Amino acid sequence: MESCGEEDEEAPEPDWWLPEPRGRFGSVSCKPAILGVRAVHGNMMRSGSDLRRVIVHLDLDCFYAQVETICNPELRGKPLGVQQKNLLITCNYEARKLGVKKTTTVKEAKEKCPELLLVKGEDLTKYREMSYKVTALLEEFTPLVERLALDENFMDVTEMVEKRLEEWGKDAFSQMPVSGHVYGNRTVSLHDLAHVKLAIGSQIAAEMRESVRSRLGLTGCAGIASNKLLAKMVSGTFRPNQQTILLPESRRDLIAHLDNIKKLPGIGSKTAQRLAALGLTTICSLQMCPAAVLEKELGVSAARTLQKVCRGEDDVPVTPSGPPQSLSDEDSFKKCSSEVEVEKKVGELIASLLVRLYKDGRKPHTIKLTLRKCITNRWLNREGRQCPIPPHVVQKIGTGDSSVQNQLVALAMKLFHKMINVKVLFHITLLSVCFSNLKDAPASAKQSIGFYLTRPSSSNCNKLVHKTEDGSGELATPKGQERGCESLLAERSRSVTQMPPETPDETRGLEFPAHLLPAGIDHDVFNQLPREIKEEIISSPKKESSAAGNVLSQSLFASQEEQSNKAPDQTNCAPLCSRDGQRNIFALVPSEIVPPCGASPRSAPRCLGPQHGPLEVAANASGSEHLTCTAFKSSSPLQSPFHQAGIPELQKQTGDRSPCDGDWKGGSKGVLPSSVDAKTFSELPAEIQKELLVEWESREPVSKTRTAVTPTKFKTKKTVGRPSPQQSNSLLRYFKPA
DNA sequence: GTGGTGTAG
DNA sequence: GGTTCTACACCAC
Repeated sequence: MESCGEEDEEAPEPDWWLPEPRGRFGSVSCKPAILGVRAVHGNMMRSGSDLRRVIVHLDLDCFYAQVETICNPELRGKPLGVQQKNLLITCNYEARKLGVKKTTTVKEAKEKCPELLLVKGEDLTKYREMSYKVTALLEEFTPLVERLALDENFMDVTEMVEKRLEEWGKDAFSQMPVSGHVYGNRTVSLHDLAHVKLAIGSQIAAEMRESVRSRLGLTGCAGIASNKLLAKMVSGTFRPNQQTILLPESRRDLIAHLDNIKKLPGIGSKTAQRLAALGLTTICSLQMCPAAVLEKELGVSAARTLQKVCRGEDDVPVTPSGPPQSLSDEDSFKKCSSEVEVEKKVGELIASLLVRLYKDGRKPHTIKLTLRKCITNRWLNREGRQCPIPPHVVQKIGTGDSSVQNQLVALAMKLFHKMINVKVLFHITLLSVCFSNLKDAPASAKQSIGFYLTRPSSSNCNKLVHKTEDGSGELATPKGQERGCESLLAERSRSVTQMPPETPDETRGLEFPAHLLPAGIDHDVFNQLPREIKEEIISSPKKESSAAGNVLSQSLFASQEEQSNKAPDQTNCAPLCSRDGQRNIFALVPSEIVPPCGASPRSAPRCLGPQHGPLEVAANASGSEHLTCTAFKSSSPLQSPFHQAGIPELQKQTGDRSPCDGDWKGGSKGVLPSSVDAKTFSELPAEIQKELLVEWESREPVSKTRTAVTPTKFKTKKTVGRPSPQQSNSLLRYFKPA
């Protein structure tokens, strides 16, 4: 270990170790709540420490391996590795105990541990979905959740801490000892407000971890500190499934213990090389390096960032991540040398991305194709070309229009020809397609009936993914070999296994022979639907289509009167991922209905439509949780939001009661989004009206970071040049000066 | 807006 | 150190 400056605790620290000056947290610093606490705990003050934030970094243990084990409990307790192509990208702790290391080749890993079990992990769908469930769960604690990676989240729990401090007063700490470890085994002082806050933060972190464990079956490590940088750096001190707090005075130790500057978040191999060229290879040398030297090498901005990082300083707030700004899919291979082959691979990538776009609901306006050339057995750097997607193509994305796939492939091939002269022998080893510049569908489109008829329900979206994951009837499963846990569940309600497998060519023609269509169906309406829904309609037994997941198909089938007479069907309310008895965040949702990625399922249990009377959905056997979804409790017609919105059709169906109120969190909010024309809406079939209401409700958690619902503090941040909520997770970003 | 590069897990 | 599959930020243009 190296050190610089004084090791003696009593000695004065260099400048950069002085307590943070007041006001460094800008607009969020001087909160009345904090001042109130200060009055109560006046004798606990440390200079500047009242302004500290309490940040939790949660890092899930061997995330991919854990997800695989949840999906296949037989893997539990056995050495397990997840491979992508020939590379072992991660492995569980059982495998690590046997000497397996991640990011080794599969061959090496097998040599080291012949009993190692391997699963394929190229298709990230199930990891991505589980990752968003974790984020949604953490958002139940605080809206200030920032995703750093699939398996990492930051939470700013300062306000929660302050609330507890206020509620419990000065005795709070005596009732709430530190949960987990204290970095450096330091003593937590009752008389230090910063210590007390971190201790309460540790309790919150423990609650979060326990919630993630009990409801999703995932364990992880947490770090609790006064900023994101330190929280991240301290979180892995004790692994697995443990947590650590970093007291302010331990910051120096934490940094000094790094044996390599590459351990500093944000310094990768290239930067490390450049720094080494300056003779900077240790943390100490970096700390002592004159600003001018760093600025000359890295530029002013990067140099200043680096200087802060190497001192453990970070004043960038936790910023809710929102939906991703781009969706990409890529595949690598040994060799691809023909245009036909490229077109096929590009088609697969685009088909897969169309499924994700369809779920996402936004439309991309830019497409980028990236490839990696191989010349004389040497891989070159990636090279990419991008172009805008013409509006008429954008319009069709997500509508199920069969021509869009071809048009996008044609666009991508144009980009390909910009990089590769196909008349000359070529050899590429990677293809990637990225859709970016994602925008919400224009309001005008949303207000058309066509939009309603072509937008899938969230439940259908998820079923779509299930279908693709298990390889049957898939629109696009270029790499999916595994069955996600949700695909296992979807199997219960499966309706497409009989469908013939779809080739890229088949996506161009979505027409089904008329004899396949059930009686009474409107062919025009049917033909506007996405293929998956068509498949579902065709293959679903009519009388079983009682859950909301089939509402769209119901609306195309039977008369509304027929549906309203149906008996409640609770048989669909099965726990998800229940093979190992794990509680699941979606356990209370009927098996037909799975909320979309990013939605907070607990906050929006679904109601099953007018055919259901009052319905209580019990938790699974292990559950202490018992959410209920009491559909159609009485509510005065005058109070009904649907009356307010002027929706007679729906009122008729529901007996003048709102479709879902009472225990359903969203029930009282069942008014139309402002962008939706009430008259147009009222002309829709009742089932579609309800489906849309459920859909909008389920999309609420997403919109909160994208629309005017953004918390005031983020608006403030935006005005002072903070990254927008949609900006991302890169470590570099949060090192940027505020 | 485009293309390349660097970083992260 | 590169291997894989993403996602993002930054910078120069």
